Amino acid sequence: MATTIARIAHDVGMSTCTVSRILNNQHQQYRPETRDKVLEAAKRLGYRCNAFARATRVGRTNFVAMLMSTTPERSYVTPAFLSAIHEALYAHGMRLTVSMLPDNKLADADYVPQILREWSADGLLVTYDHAYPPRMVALLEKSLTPAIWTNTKRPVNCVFPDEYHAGRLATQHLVELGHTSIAYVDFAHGEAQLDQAHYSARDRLAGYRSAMRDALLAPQIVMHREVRLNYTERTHYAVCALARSDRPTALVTYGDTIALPCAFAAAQLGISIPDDLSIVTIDDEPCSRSGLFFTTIIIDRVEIARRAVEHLLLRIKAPEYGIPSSRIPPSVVMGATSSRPPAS
Amino acid sequence: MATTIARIAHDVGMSTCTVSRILNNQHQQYRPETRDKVLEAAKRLGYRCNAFARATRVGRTNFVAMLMSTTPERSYVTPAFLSAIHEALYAHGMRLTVSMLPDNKLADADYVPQILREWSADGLLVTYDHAYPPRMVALLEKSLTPAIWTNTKRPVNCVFPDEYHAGRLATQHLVELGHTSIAYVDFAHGEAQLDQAHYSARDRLAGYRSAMRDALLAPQIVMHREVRLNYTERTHYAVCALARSDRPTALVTYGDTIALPCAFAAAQLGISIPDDLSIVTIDDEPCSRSGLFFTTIIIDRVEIARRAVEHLLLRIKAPEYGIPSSRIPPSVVMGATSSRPPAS
DNA sequence: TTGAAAGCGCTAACAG
DNA sequence: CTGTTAGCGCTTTCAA
Repeated sequence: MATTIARIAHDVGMSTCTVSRILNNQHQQYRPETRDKVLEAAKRLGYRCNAFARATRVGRTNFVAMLMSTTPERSYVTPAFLSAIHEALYAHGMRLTVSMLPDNKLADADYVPQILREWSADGLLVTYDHAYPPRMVALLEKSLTPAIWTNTKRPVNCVFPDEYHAGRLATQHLVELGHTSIAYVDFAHGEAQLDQAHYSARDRLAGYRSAMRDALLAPQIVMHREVRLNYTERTHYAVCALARSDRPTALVTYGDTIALPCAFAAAQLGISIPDDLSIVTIDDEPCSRSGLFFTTIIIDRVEIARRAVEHLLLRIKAPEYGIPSSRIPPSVVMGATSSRPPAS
Repeated sequence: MATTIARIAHDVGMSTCTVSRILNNQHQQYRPETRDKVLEAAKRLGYRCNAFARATRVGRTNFVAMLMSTTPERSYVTPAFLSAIHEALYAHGMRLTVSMLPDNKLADADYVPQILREWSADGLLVTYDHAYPPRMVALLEKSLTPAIWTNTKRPVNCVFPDEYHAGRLATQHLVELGHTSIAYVDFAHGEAQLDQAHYSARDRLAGYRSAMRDALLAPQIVMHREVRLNYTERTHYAVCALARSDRPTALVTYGDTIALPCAFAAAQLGISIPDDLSIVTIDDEPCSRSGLFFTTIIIDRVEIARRAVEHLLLRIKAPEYGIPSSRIPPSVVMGATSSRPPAS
């Protein structure tokens, strides 16, 4: 049987409320001896506060639930993001719980996920990126638990990265280096399904387009029509694209999973990076897995996490108010994959 | 104010316990009309059971806490692993909470982490891989909350992959293909610090050694003495190792982060995979990021997760008993990076 | 400086 | 079939 406050009270011959107060750092009002006796007993008996009982009494759980999809593509949660969320919550004395909703069930008209059927968190951190059924938004709103969304574009109660700006930055960087033949490469999304994809697929491309327009350059888009390519295909197509004599001198890639096959293709073709070909990619951190340290436009997930928690705590305090969404700006990290275009 | 059971009871003119019973699926014993009235009112009022109040009453939280390090290297938690843990818990009506312990504080002789200062989970899933202070083990044991460790080798209450067997399997696969010059490559661990590293670094190597011995072949170890190499260095060294005329015809790599630079180096040198060089790697899933689909010895994290949860639930039921550890066997996935050695 | 008493929302004996 | 009553472990008025 776990040690309770009553046990301690009995042990030191005081009332439970005295013990409670002292254990909750209100010992200013007590005699030092009393205080010490209580503290000593608590330690000796290995007392651990029952967080759940306290929560019932106080009316707040001090838990925040992270809502994510069982499909990893729909819920982009990296260890770094998880860690940042945890840290931000911890700093406010709050705890994190994780809830994954099965995508297939979400479509059912009368399915209500566990986390919304009970009351077990003060707030919700929603990490559904895209392709979430409208029903879900409605369900969440009806649940009355304050929520903040991340990594998706919503006008209110949301924190998301400025992907458009990321696309622009990548392109501008290459323009400033003197490149005039810059292609945008995305093998992860089919061109025809762009509107069902995560908004970053559209916005990074749009940012590229706008920067090219500003520089009076012709855009070159390397994408496939229908399909998301698997990795073997990506290298294959990258080889095709780079084997041509009129190949671009620089690439903006949607992300590391595009940049890597491109770099690999370049290596196979004897094209040297960055001398013959520059690559700028957009991702969470500078990718160096292939041995190349890519010039990268950084999407700052840690900042997103911090901001989301900050907003959520505000909402928990005053659930009746919505909070205008935050757009997190990207930043540039110079790597070893971009330089001026080849002389000829 | 959230709807409570009392509110419903008042609404339908019944007692709270009737409502509670019906809501907890014990409605066999009630008149269908009563049942329907209660269910209807619950739905109408948007009733959500207060999980914390229930927990206080029942004496079980139905929460399991995952204990991890803030340093990602010390706590290998992939999204797939997280998801598998969640799923296994969910199947038993349990919820997951995440707790990260700051590594620097763990060394302090009288620091006790939040999760152990309160009582807020029925059990602990410890994902500390290696380099955890002995104090931590003691703390956990003292806390009386049943725990299961993962991905580390402990004699009891632990679930971990058979890394030795993984190293053997990788090597045997290449031996069976006819290779006689097989090197083991690990740029992620310095040879001199092997004993402080995660046990997989030692065991994969030992497995390789033992398989080579069985095949009467001479082992070739490509590792650095002191340091863990960064990715740029990895490619550099891979190039050095592969540029020699007496280079091996096959590599067993510690993981994808070694295999990728090796493949990249091979591409730069014009060495074709798998015709001139075979690579077998050991990792969670077949790596194909570079466009190559690697032959991989799979460490099944999902199975580890399942087993760990299973063991933990047993321990929660009977905390006084320890459970003998489980060793999870690896499996082979044939990819496109291994074939018979070149003819000459 | 301390304690009595009430009550958070829920469940579980026990009684009828 | 349904209700009464007690109580989980904690906090918080209010009174002394």
